[in-house]
Amino acid sequence: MEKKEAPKSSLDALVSLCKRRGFIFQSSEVYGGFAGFWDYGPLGCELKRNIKESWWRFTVRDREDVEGLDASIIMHPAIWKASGHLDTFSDPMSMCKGNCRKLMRADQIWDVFGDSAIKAALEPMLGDAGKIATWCKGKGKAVAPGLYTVQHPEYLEAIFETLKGVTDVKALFVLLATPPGEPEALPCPNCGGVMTEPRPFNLMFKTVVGPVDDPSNVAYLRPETAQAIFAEFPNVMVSARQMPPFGIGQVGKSFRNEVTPRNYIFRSREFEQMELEFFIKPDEAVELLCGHVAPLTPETDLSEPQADWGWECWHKYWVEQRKLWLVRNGLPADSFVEYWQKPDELAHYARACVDIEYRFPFGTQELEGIAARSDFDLSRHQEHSGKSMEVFDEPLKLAVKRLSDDEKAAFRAKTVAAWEARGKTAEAANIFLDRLFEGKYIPHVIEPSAGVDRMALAMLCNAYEEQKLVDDKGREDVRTVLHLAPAIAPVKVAVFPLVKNRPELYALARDIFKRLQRRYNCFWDETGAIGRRYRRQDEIGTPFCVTVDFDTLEKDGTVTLRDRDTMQQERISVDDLIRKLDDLILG
RNA sequence: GCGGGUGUAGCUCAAUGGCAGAGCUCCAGCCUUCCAAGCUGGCUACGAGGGUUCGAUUCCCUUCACCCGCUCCA
Repeated sequence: MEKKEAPKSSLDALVSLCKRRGFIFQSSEVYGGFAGFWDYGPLGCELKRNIKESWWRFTVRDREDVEGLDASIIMHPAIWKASGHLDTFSDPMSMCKGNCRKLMRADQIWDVFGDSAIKAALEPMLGDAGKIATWCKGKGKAVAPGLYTVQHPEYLEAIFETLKGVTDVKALFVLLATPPGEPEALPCPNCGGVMTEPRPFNLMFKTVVGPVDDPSNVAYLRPETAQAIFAEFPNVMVSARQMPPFGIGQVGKSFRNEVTPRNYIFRSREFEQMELEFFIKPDEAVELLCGHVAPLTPETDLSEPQADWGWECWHKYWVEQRKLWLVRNGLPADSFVEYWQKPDELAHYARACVDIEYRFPFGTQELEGIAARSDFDLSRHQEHSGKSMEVFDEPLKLAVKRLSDDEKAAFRAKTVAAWEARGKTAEAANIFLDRLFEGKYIPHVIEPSAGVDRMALAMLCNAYEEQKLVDDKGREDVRTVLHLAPAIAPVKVAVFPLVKNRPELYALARDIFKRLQRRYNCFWDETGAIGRRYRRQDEIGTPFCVTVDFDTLEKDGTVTLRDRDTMQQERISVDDLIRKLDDLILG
């Protein structure tokens, strides 16, 4: 049997298979489709469900330090104010229609212009039409490639006289940027191109809560599941009797009004996330409790969480856990890359962020991210809601009590210095320390956040193979196989009667099917030749096919179990089959 | 949002200003003792709207969707 050396799927072949076999359909197809939305068919919804269940078991249920949550999709709009999602995108925005496509707040265009290379170039030339014309035909091509007079220097003649009289750099810029006959427009300060009319721009979907369609009733569909976890942090911690380090996991839909949904289900407007917010003690608390914070080195044993771990160990731990999950679910370690964001790429609140990127056919793209977000989110919610997000840690208070005044002063001095080195104020550090010495702190958070849909896509891409086979008679044939991990495969086992026109054989196969069906998602197929039935299952990734034949009926009751990947068969009793499947599916 | 391309059956693709065709799939039947066998029969399509025309799947316009490139991705 040839092994999978064949080039990875072109996405087209996979898209076609997914539609033909009922994995994924375009939303609202009978009405011409609806960009950015997808429907999962009979097999697709099983696949997605399996991915989510595997994540949930691994992240929540198999652990004692993670709790689950299923929060509402529409929440108090103040949540998005606190998180910063609302401010960033609620202002009118203009986009450059020229080369650079920059998107910026309409009221800030002139501010940006004030610092721009274009302004610096134009200002000294004010009133000198000849110089300006020369610039447009020369250096301007590099500085302002989108400027109308740079692209159409012949127009300079028509405005040559006007140019002489312009004494204001903004007016000059507008004149050079405006095509003849067009109304004067604000040009792009970055490239000189024409900007779109300012439009309200919000990547959150808006809706109205209550029957009255009034701006005061506006609410938003959540653009991420994380904020609900932060908002419910105190409730979950208290009701579940947890203390940091512990996490809250959630799987659910999120919505983003993406500018360009593309690459099949990779970026859609409605999508599903699997997010864990893992709350940890600040490093300072760990140090007070343990006397030190474990350093993260290549030798650090990350298999079991330890009390002396600081955020670095915890962050790395979750990176490793996530990779372990990916590999267990069928994505080989060499199919994805781990990208550690550089310090200048990090959001201001993040201390570290790792993207796990999968090699999709359309490029290497983010599959999930594991961010160390400090106490940013909980602090913001404490600030905006007025409700405490602090944890009271009695052992910490006792540990502080045991310190002498000198030791406390030394700890304070060391901490203040460390905070100042990170660009924070001594005042902030002292406020934090005052609370910490009382045993109180806002937890920090490690956030592994994965997209269900892109996970499904990665697993499908990885699983897809077109195998060239040659049969006994030398005939060539192509076998399409999805090598999905058994735990992820939509159908676990298919049951066939070898022939359907022998009533006893048929009835026995039905019995076996019914028995298996109580445990797994099974498939019954009695039509067509047996080989065709195997191939149908190969194409949807069913790991096992069970055929009931005359030996089952007349000899020992064993069935044949056929393996999807090797196409090999073995005879096995139904009880052994169940044991084997339990083992493969439950891990 | 811009530029280029594409929309015909479940899938992959033809042809055509005048009855829209194939292969595969699917369904029914016959046959069938393990890898897409064979035979017979069957279902199913011109993305949507408007215009030109005696007549439009074909030409034109608009729109929707998809693909490629730019852009965006808090």
